[in-house]
Amino acid sequence: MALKNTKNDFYESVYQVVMLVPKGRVTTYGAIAKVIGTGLTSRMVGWAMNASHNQNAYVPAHRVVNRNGLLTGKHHFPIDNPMDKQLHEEGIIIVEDKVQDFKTLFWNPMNIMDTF
DNA sequence: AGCCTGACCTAGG
DNA sequence: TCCTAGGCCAGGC
Repeated sequence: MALKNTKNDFYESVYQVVMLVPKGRVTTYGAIAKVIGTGLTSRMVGWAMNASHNQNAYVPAHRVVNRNGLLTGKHHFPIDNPMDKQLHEEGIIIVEDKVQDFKTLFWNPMNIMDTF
């Protein structure tokens, strides 16, 4: 395992942000990407999520949706623990793979900076 | 080694 | 207001 790896750093940053997402809240790929890097790497965030399954740390990838609040990554979740089900467990209403009241439930990663 | 795709987003017409 | 195009990085073929 290479210690000096840019992608590893990027992935780690993504996990850090995602893990900070409060329960019952959701965030977007673009927001995460913007906090971490240029903001144009939103695609890589999803890729990092794909790799997050291999991580030992618990990464609430189900709290990450696209900018429309649509559960685009639902198909990538295990059948035992579907994305919508996990969100529903946290009190989030999902209708047709869409997060209801997404605007209110949206958690901006920039709040981390505000907290510091 | 080069081309295509992907859990996305923004901008321009 | 809807549709098209471009950009970013990494992985698979």
